[in-house]
Amino acid sequence: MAMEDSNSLIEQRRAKLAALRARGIDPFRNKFTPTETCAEARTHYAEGREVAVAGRITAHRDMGKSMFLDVRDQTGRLQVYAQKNVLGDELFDVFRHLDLGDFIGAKGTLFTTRTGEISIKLTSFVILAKALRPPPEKWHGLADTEIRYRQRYLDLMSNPEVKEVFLKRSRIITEIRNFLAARGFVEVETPMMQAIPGGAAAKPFKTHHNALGCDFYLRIALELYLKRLLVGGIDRVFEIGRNFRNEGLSRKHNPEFTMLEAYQAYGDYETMMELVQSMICHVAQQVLGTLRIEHKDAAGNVTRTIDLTPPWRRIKYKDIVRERAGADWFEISPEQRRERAVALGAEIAKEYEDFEVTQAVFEKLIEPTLIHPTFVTHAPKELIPLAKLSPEDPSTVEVFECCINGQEIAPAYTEQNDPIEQRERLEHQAGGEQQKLDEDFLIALEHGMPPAGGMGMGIDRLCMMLLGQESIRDVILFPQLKPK
RNA sequence: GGGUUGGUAGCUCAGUCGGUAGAGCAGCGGCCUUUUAAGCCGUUGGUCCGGGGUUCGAGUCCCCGCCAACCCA
Repeated sequence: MAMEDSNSLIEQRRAKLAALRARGIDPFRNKFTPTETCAEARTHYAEGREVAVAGRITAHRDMGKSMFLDVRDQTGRLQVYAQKNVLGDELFDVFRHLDLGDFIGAKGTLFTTRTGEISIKLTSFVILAKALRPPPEKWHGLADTEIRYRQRYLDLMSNPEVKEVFLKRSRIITEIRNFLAARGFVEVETPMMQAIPGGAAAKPFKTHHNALGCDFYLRIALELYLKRLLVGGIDRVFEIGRNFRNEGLSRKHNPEFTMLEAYQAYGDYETMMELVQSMICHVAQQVLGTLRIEHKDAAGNVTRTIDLTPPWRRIKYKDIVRERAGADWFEISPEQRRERAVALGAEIAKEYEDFEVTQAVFEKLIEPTLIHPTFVTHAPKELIPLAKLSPEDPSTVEVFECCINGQEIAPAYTEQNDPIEQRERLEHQAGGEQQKLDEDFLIALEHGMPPAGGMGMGIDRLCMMLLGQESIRDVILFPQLKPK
């Protein structure tokens, strides 16, 4: 923001800053070491115990010759009580002119007020950082969605429930790592800049490398590099990282989003089913302490309850389609399927192939209804070119889509490891535009990749499900917005 | 890309039929040494998102644009 962006409040604070300096006070101290956090001071309460805490001033109640301040750090709030006869006239005057948003370090002794609140009786304080701009309003918090997203720090400082979401997101990812590490998975990092973006059907972002004199694409999936590592002998491997897809933005889509992919040699899609179920239950139990997830509306009424208690429902793709679209769905003619899909309310584009008509029915009419965890297995082979055919029904592949909260959360396959088969499937990949083949990936397969199960999981959507957020922007700290 | 809603003080929001721009919080000044959305008294603060148009007169009506949220594609 430009320097000339100013108003009377900012000017007043700048004047206060100058006044502090004129009194020989440094309003931006290099260091102050608290003895503990606000929460710790509260937990380890003992009347008269000396403590030093640091944090941001979030409220003040001026009583004349004494004054209450709320100081907040990451762990919570602690009330500070200052008295004129303790600090002396001059320091008390400085204290009285502190602003909401300023950081201070406060030393004093713990006591409990008449109303029962644990507080610090101040003996001394230092200003650690002067805030030159006013914080958002204290009671309503920050409501303007645009400011909340563009200046997330304001959202975090004034809306505690928003901060809670992001602290929990961090713990979710930590628990995913703990779970996978306990099972012997190795975490790796693979290229985000790729000459040929593969592993999914999505439009990539393009960038240019000056020294190499060539274009690269930002990755759209992790898959093909992780499989190279299976070839290389890392039998249990995973990566948590950002994917980039140059497509529309919505409540469910951000151009960059976080993906977990994990591969296990000598496993298959059923191995991954157990992995996904156990992992999500582990995370929910560790972070939320429950397997029953409640989503609430703005008024606090429960709008949806998701029950993660295992075992999760398993159903074949064809069976769930038959449930919704008619038992004879796969017996009628493609033209009839098309007509019925439209009658059921699915949007069917002219150029759709037959399997895409069925997929549209699945995506529009079935997936949104899958609130409790459901493994939809054995999708038609045309949909997924990187999976192995099912021996019992070779028109389908050994895959599942794990749907929770009406969204795809985690797809998984028995991974294709036949290089000749793989080449053919990629060459005939569904979706129209022929993407360039990643020849190096196919060469890697020709060196031999062990049979393996693989899974991907949209971390943002997982967080939405677990944390009861209806928009992906509310689980991404800095969602993509158009520059102003 | 299409539709709907919104953009007014630092923040949260009112603003009637087109007729001098409002409140609460925050700020500033005063009173108050256990308050906690502290209280009481006084008070400052506006490019009404931007640009055109209609009109004697536009925050308000019309057109174009920008940004955001939601819905649809």
